Amino acid sequence: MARSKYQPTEIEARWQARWAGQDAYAARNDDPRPKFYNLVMFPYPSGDLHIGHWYNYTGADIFGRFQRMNGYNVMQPIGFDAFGLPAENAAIKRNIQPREWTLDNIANMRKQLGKLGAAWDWDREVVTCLPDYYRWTQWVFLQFYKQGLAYRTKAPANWCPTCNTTLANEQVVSGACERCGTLVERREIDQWLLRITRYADELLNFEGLDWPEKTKLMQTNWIGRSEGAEVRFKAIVPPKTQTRDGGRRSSEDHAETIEISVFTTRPDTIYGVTFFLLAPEHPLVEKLTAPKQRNAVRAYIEQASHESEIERMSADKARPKTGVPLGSYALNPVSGERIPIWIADYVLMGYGTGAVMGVPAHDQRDFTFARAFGLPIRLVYQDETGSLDADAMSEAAPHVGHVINSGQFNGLPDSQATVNAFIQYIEEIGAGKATVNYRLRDWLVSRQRYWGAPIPIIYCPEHGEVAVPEDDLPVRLPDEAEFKPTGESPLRYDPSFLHTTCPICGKPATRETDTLDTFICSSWYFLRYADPHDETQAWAADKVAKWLPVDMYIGGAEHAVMHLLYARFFVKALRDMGLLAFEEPFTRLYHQGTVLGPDGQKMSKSRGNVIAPDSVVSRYGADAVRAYLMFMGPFDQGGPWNNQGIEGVSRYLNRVWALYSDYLDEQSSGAQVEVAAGVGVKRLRHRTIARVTEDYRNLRFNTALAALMEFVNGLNKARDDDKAVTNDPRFTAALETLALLLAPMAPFIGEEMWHGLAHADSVHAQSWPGYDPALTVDERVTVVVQVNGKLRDKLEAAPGISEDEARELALASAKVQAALAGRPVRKVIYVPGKLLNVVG
RNA sequence: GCCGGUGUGGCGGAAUGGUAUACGCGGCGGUCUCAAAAACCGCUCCCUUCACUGGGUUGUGGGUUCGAGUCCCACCACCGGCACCA
Repeated sequence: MARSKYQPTEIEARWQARWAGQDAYAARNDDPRPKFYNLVMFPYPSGDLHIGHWYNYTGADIFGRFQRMNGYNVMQPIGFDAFGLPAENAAIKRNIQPREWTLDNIANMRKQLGKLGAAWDWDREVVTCLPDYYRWTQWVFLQFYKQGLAYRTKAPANWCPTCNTTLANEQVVSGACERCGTLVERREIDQWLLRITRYADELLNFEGLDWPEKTKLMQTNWIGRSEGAEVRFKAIVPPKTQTRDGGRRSSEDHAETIEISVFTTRPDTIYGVTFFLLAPEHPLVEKLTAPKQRNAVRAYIEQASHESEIERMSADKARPKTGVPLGSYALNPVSGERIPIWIADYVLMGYGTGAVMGVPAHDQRDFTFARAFGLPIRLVYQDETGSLDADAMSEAAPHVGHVINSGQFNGLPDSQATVNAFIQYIEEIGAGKATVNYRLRDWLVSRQRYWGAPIPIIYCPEHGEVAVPEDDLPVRLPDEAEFKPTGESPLRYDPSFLHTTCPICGKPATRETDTLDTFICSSWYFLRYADPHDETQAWAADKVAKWLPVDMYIGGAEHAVMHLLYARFFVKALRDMGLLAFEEPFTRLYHQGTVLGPDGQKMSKSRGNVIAPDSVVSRYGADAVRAYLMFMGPFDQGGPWNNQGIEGVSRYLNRVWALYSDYLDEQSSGAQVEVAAGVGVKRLRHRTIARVTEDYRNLRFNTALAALMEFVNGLNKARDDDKAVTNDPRFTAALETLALLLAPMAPFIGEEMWHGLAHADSVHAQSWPGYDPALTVDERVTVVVQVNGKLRDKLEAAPGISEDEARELALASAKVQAALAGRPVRKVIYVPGKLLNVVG
């Protein structure tokens, strides 16, 4: 009989239609089995599902299907993170409304997501740009507002003076506006922020989370907790007009002083302070600038306003330290010494207090700065040999020896106890206190843009800032907007949006026209999936309690810090409001790697190395594309796409099909009978189940497929060795197992085979196969014999061979004796059943 | 620059501190065929050798260990993030 041909397109279309009709993957709230919330990071609707989405979602779907077969009630939702900048760019470029563009893209991507063969629960779909979703985004914002976790203040934004508009960082190309090339500046404007810093300490705790170590480390470093002291320096305010002696002697005794706090992790070096630095944006700069320095200071501030923070933080030697003296002075609170005040761009307003005490001898950046401007360097630590010399140093000495030049503290060692002694003294003299500082800053959520969720706030001439009453939500985004280069949200030019009445007094008022950062939408979407159609509330407590927290969350490592930190913050804040009863949103987290182009480079249209999923799927089928993606390498590493690689995986599926269809042919002509070769088939089957189970559980899909390939190779070999084995029930069992093990990775061929092997129900509804550990080990083992760690011989033995037996056999070996060359055996190391190392 | 990660045959990669190179791709040889493709079988890290054998090899240089791709230190290269792309 002629072997039937593997036709993925036909098989896949057929099962696709069947599954859809049966609503096979809708998760039911009343299902008694244990729940498993299997989540992927939802896509931005850019218009096309790219191969990276396929990679992410295939791995997640395999895991979800695996868990379903392991007896879980799996919820695997999908949706779209649909607000954001690209829609506005498209609107301007193609003269199409963001809403229309986004909804068209979503319609297309729904189709593409369907082809993947993933077990999506479409009934739970969430689209963040629709009013029935963003209504609740606004509601969540109002809850934060009520708790004082949302507030409005001046905050910096990139500003293009030519386009009269704020710019996203992405729109700033090497300091200039991407559209017109004008140098971008930083401007302070009124914006909304969320007080994530209130949760800084709690966010450092990752207890109970099965997350990659590197992600926890990155978040920890991002939060950047450091202990130290806040120390108050007095600054002498220079006279407003220039006097002949610079305003110093005549007025200093009566001069006005103001206090400026610095944060330092090294209060123990306070006697070594030789200058005082302010960030160029520091609010006291103007007041502390002497008249003769005014022009230089203004010019420097202007220059610094064009620099990015990354540039400013750079400690690159090729980038010289810059700064300008204000012409005024500060007083060291411990020594009373007068030190000059400068502004320097390496001091950031967003970190600490925006002011730094300069200790050049023991801080590298301060050292470089002092050398650049000829400022004095004073050692307050000396090493044991007394070799440090302030004039001869080529770099700072951050940790060394013992304290000098510091009065009563001289002689103390470089230690935490010494730091504490200084803090205690600073507290005693009332100059400051021990404090904890975080690198983490509050989250700026205002966007001066149209395509986002409007911030539900009204400004009343009489009552000021007023929250929109919850019953009035959603504050609807107009369907259309005009994009003018005015620097303000297009909403400001839509009178029907802008003008409203005050909820308190009913008099005319205006709406906030900034919209919310899209990260807000993605900070709670996983809650909405639990209760997606609720028109009366953001979520029902019992439904969220049923499904949350997320059991497995798979998405890119590029979200390791911001999105994942924001979502954790949301859950903790909502918990404190009594709206959630759990601590952390994502119990287990996994980052898939990146799929690169065939040239090993990141895929991009300009490089012409983009692989379009639709075209490879129509050629090889979704099963082959899924399996190849997973076979490419470790799931968390990604790798380059290889056109020959997918050919190889496609050939494998053809071999699976050939094995299966030949078997069906041969079965029809033979009666079931056990033959000797069946024993090996049985062992191979058990070993394969063990390997694949372990691999799927740990998302090691590449080695799972390697095991499945070896399985098929082994079955073909067994059949070549003894044709009759196909009539052995153990061979039938092996083929059924093959269908079950393949089902998560290649759901269509798995289903087709399962049905072909005379089963009426879906392979995806079966229980995951078990195995007998005793049958997964070999009947004979190879014990490797080494001499001084080098391989010299191998012994074939029973698995339980003892050390004495192995040692005797090894020493009898001529190869071992030759390697020993007559030296006595000094030591023998034995790893049972595996290795014997003779040390001589 | 700072934070995090990665580096193994011609290529993608495998390897609880214990036989480095599983599995797949490519290449070479063969079977089948008038021929080719497909499919199937065999070989394939490097040097030495007709062969047996011996030696070498996991980015570079050191170290720990009976034994290191794996652990530690330094360096090099590449990738992700750096707060308004998402």
